Amino acid sequence: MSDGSLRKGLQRAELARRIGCNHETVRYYEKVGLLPAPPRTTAGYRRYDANHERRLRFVLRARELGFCLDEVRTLLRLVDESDQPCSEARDLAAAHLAEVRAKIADLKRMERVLKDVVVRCADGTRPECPLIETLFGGKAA
Amino acid sequence: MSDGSLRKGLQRAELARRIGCNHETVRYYEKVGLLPAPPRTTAGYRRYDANHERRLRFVLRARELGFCLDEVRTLLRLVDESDQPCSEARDLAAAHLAEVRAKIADLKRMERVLKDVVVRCADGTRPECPLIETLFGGKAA
DNA sequence: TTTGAAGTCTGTAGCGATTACAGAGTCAAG
DNA sequence: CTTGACTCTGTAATCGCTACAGACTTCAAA
Repeated sequence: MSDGSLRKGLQRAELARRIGCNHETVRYYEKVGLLPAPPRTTAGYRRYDANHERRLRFVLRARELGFCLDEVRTLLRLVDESDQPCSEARDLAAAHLAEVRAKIADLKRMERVLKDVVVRCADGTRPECPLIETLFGGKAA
Repeated sequence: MSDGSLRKGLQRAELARRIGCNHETVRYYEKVGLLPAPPRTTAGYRRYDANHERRLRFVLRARELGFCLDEVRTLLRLVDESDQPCSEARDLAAAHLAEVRAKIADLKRMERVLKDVVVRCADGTRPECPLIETLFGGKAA
């Protein structure tokens, strides 16, 4: 540590540990434009400040809610550039909510069928297999 | 069409159309060992029979239930090689069912939060944005 | 002082499950 | 004979990371 004004910055792994994500992910987010490029020490090491940390947390929380990186980019743009972000943000969230619900519906269909075949397979000692027959023959939906 | 014994076979796109999947997917499944390599005409064109069709349907139904390709491979192996497939098949289905339920739980968490923020965003004309504030600050879970 | 561990840097390749494309060959109808 | 629709192969793109390789830096202990 030798660069005066950057003395207090966080290193990449340090930042990642604090926030609980992979340190490669931090670099990746910078590469794809989700995090601003941080200043570097004379040796070329990145030094992060509280603002980077805040932004990274934002991205990770958005990911936890299932937003894709492009949607996260849009949200960050709204934060940075719009003084009335809520309208667009709300639309984005509503659209995403619809997708999430569609996925849930898909998975519930799968769950229903799977639960049914597992029950019908019972202890697995039957000569024919309900799962395999379902996949070959039947109404899988 | 000139090869005697293969006269009645289906071409790739034909097979794909009948079953309702992309014709590239058929080739891909062959490459990764989910479909047996079909015989070829003298010009090197693939000719599929009813058995290929049956197998492809099996794979696609399994995919609809969310099984990954490796699980599908296992199921096909059970079909081909085991005379008591049901026990293993049942275990596979049960494990997959658990995964599906875990995904549903994940998505429901997302849904809950998203529904909440969309409601709180109301008509999107508020000065501060509940979604953005949630992502920056709050308990996103 | 040396040396070793643990960090950092870059660029690149891998995952899974497709999908798409380029460039060449084949085939049947008009 | 040409046109259009098919086929073939191999390879690259997608998404969101994750994991290397090979070189450099930093820091603390021996």
